[in-house]
Amino acid sequence: MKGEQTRQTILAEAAQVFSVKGYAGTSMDDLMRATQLTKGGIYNHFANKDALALDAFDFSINMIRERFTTALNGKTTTRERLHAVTALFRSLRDDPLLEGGCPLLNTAVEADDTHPALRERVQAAYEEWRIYIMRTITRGIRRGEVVGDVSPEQVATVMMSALEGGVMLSKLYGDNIHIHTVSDYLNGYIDSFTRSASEGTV
Amino acid sequence: MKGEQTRQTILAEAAQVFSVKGYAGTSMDDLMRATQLTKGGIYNHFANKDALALDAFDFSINMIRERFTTALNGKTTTRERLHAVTALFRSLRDDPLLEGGCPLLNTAVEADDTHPALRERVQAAYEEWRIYIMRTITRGIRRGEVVGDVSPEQVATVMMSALEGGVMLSKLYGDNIHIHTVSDYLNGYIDSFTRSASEGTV
Amino acid sequence: MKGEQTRQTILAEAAQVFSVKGYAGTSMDDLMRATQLTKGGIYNHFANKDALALDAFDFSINMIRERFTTALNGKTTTRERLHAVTALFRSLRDDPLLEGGCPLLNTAVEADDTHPALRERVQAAYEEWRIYIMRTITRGIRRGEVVGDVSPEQVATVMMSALEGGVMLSKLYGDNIHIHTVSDYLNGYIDSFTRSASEGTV
Amino acid sequence: MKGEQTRQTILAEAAQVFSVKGYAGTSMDDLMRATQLTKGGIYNHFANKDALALDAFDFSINMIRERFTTALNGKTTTRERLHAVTALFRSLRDDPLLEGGCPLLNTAVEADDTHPALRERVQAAYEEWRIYIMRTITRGIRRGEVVGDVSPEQVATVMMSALEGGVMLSKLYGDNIHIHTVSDYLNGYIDSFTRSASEGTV
DNA sequence: ACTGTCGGGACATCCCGTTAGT
DNA sequence: ACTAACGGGATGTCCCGACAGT
Repeated sequence: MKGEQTRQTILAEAAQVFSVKGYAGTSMDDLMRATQLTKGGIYNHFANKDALALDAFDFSINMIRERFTTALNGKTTTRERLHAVTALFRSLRDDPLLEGGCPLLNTAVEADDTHPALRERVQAAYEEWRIYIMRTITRGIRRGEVVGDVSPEQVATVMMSALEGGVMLSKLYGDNIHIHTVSDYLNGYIDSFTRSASEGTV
Repeated sequence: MKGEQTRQTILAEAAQVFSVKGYAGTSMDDLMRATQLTKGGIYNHFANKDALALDAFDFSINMIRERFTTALNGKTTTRERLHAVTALFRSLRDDPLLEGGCPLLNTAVEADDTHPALRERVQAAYEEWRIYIMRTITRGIRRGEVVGDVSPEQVATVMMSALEGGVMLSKLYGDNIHIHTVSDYLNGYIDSFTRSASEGTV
Repeated sequence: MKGEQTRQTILAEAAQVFSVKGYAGTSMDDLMRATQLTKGGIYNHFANKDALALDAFDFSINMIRERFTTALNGKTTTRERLHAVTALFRSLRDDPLLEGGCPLLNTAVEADDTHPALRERVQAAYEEWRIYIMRTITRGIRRGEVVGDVSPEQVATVMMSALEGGVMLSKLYGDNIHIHTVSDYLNGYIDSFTRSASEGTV
Repeated sequence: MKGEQTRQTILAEAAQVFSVKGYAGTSMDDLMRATQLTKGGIYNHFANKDALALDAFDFSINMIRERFTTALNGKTTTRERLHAVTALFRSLRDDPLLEGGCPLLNTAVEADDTHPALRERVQAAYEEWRIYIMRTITRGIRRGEVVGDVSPEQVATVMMSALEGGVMLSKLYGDNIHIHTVSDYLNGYIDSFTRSASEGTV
């Protein structure tokens, strides 16, 4: 059982280092330093650097997913749930899980041309968010919480694009105002096509 | 004179390679292959990989700036100019200058934590776009082309965030639909607070 | 434990190579050949060529110091001890520990302008010899074994200068006659101000 | 004629750089910087780095020889001439021609095992000094200026050894006291077997 | 399960010398 | 006579992974 604990420690530390230095920019030496282990200790749990990178990516995504799940607790209306998405990205900068920024964005940018396996995982992770947003809206339409002619695909794409872009700008400038601005704007956008809880259903 | 030509070739090729593989992921060997030169030939023009990276970044930005300047030709109204911005990002994916995607986004993500000099240049480049958008709106307000209560800062941040995010998604999925969706959405957003050319001024 | 053994082998071989080719003239490839190790094997024990150079210098000095300590065994009078010094330098050419000559002289000449850390160590090593000679004479004066007006500083400087110069000439000419001539001359010089053992004390 | 002037400039600068950094430690780039020429400019006058090294060594020796010849002007007695030798080495540190120390010593130490052509030239240069000292003494004996049983070989070896050793110590410690001490001592030694000018001949 | 040790290849950079051009 | 540009090899260092030992 000692092994599984070590494995988790390695993943947690590696996720941090990868998020800051990128996959190509991180050496096994960096990971040795971060984990306080020697190379053998790491290679005992992961076949090679690449396998570790994949698992560390999953570890990062799970961290974010957990926070989101917690935040979603008790949120039932369409508006609340979509607001939870913008709040998630906002919180990811106000109280970061990973020092290096959003692992989705980072990995997407680095791996899209160079690392097919990683790229696949990033796509899957994005798909998960997109589907969540689209389903929420479809469900909102069904429940009459969405007004007007709204395309789930469009909302999902616009929200994810703006949020990731906002995260990037805030990271780059070292100023959270950008993600706040984007988040506020999107909340207004969301409100424009959803009923508030108090309005009730038709 | 021969030298300057070689230098430009190196920059053009290096810009492509860097855009695809990233700075850390690109080796001098990659650059030798791309430029058809040997180490001596490259190092004769650039002190080291880092200096080359900085100049190649500038080269990339200049390419984009040129396309934008051309696209802007004859555009006078606020709406036209802002549409030109969304059209620029759309065209950057429909007809890419760099195989690896937007150099601003790529470099921002890779360099923010690891390469201060590069980070500074990315910030300056983003600032240039942000200021252009903000000035366009301020000028639009002055000229009565902008209706309602619009914050130049907010518009700039929302546009840039959404566009960069859309570029990233389209790159990741290998499908330009995302940047098109974002671009279309933003055009609607722009139209919501600008007068069309036919409406004339108040 | 295996590691320490390897480390000592590297030092012993490196000391030889450095003594022959100098620090700047020795490549890591030379050291690989001499140690029968690969780069990884060497760099596991030394951070870089410089650190290895410093440790190899210490290794060389220790070899000489050991021989001197052995030669000094049982030597009690001032004259005997000073003769042991000249005999040491003589033996260093008749039966060399290092193929490339005296590491003190070699390193002093190469490192004085170019390698502060190494220069410091050479100074410290020379200081050790100088102090030994000066203390021997001071003690000899106290014990009445030294006659006439003798300056410990002067004797030390003259002996060390002449001996190192003699070593250099013998090395250059490939003929030990020079260090022998110097050694013989210095022995006469030493005898001129010290009592022989048989003369007893005053 | 422009060429010859350039050639001399190169030699003068190269002599300085070599004296400080050694032959192995000096790169063509160092020499380009020192001479303010490009590689072609240097290679126009010297076939390769090695040929330049040889000529630069000769240049250095000639500088010293010139100073010695000047100093010798008017010196006729044995004692005066031998004192001129010690004074030469003393002046070489008090008012150095080469920043890096005595080129004879430096080159002897670096080149003895690694550069046969250079070693040969150093030997020849040393031989010149040794022969001068020996001839001076032989002549002194013939002229009755030398008293007692003196071996020209021994005096030459002792003087050269002590002087070179003294130069090295002073260079290493950055303190001219050592060469002064050696020089003073040797002057006393010289006086012990030569008549002063005022004593006249027998 | 983890450390210590090492092989061998890759990397950025430096280096010497050559050639075209002026 | 000298510069600019370049080839190609060497250099010090880093890096991934393997394996013996415990």
